[in-house]
Amino acid sequence: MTGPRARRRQELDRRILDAGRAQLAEVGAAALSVRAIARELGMVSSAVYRYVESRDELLTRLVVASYDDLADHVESAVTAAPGSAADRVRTALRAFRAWAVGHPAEYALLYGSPVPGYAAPAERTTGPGTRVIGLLLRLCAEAGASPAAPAPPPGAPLNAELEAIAAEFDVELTSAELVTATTLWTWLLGAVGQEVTGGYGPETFSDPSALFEAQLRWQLSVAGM
Amino acid sequence: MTGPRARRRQELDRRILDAGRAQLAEVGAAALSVRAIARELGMVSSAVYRYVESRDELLTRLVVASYDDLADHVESAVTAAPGSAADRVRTALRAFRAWAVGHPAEYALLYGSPVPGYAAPAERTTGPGTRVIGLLLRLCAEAGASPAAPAPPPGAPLNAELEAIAAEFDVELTSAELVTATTLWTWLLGAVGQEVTGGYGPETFSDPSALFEAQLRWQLSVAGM
DNA sequence: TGTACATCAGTGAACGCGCGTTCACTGATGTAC
DNA sequence: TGTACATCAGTGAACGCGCGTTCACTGATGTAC
Repeated sequence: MTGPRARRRQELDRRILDAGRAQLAEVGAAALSVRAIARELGMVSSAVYRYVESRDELLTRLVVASYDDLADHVESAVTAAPGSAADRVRTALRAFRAWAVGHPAEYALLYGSPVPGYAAPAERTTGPGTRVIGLLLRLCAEAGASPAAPAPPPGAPLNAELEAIAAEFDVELTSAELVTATTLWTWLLGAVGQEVTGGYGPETFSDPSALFEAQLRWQLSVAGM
Repeated sequence: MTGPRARRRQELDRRILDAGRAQLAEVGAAALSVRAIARELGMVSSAVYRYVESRDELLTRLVVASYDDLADHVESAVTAAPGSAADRVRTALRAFRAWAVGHPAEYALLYGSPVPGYAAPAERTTGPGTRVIGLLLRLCAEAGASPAAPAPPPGAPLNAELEAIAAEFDVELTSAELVTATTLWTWLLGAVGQEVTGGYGPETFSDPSALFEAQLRWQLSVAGM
């Protein structure tokens, strides 16, 4: 089953993804090119088509692999960390940031501006793409943060939609608590995005992680964690 | 001085920027092309070079114009709104979101992933680029939010850097208050970014502004506004 | 007011480049008897 | 164990495309006397 041929195939699948990641870092997702990857691998461009159907397919594989890599990283950090549920929330958020800082190009692919002309196929990306937010919601539910946000006005569609999210991820959180939790997520994406895309300018903060930590403490404390 | 020739020049400068904005919306900043703009204006591509030095120069003009447009929008909303300083913070944040939702492509140019191969010249973009955050900091200082975030550990470089920001924008805010204010800004960029780039998926929220409002109430209430 | 000249806007051809993708092909590697 | 055949990986040429930018040019529009 896994003869030398199959092994070599896997090996090349891997090397193509790696070269894709390198491309991503160098020129960004919009300029990702099959030919450049072939060049990096020392093959002729048409040879890559033995392994990848099209440029879009390659992008999709990179998206899925990156979501999984990120989620694996966060999950294993949480698993390895002792402490209360609130501590594990902290660990998860820090791990998320650390991965993003270490993989800025992949982070931009996942959470940055969409790649023009490319739409990720939902049936392949939503699964891996919701692993981290799912984990975060579960941890928030465990932490049982009490001083939650003011609830949305009763009867507003938002309430039902937030409850649908709770049901989808199978967590017990009121819609008010979900406002808190999604705010935490939103803040996280903002903080990490700013840092990764260099939004602060090169000289404002000597150690961006210190600002992240200060804001993190603040956000967690108001969320009762 | 402003003969018909000069007027026609201005007119075309404007039409080129408009066509650039349309391009931005259609294909994104990375694929912005002088030739496509020429096509849209019904001229030959080389003619555009009478008005624009290069593609990068065009991008810079779009960046500057967008920052100014956004800042004008937010400033005039704040000016037009009566109420307390806290009310005006609320107004500013809402106006920011409204502009972004109305100009998603320009928002992505300003706050999305950087355009590969292009670096905005700081001497032209930092001025317009800091107008909104400057306004926000001034409003926060006026609001004088008391229950501020826990201050960063004394002696940490972060304190000095936050104080440098306060000095730069000429506002009286302690470093603890600046943690609150920058968190608000970070949250704002996260919320707006998620909404504008479609991060929530198409079906999760029927009215994204309702989620924004709920999170906004929460963030402002914990900041004491 | 009329004419000569300078300035300017827009043209069209050309340069060299990189891209995605297809296709017929050649050797090498595996498989079946 | 040896041979015949099928499968497969990688080649090289070609397709049509769009891009940024330069350059010599032609008319039209303004300006100075």
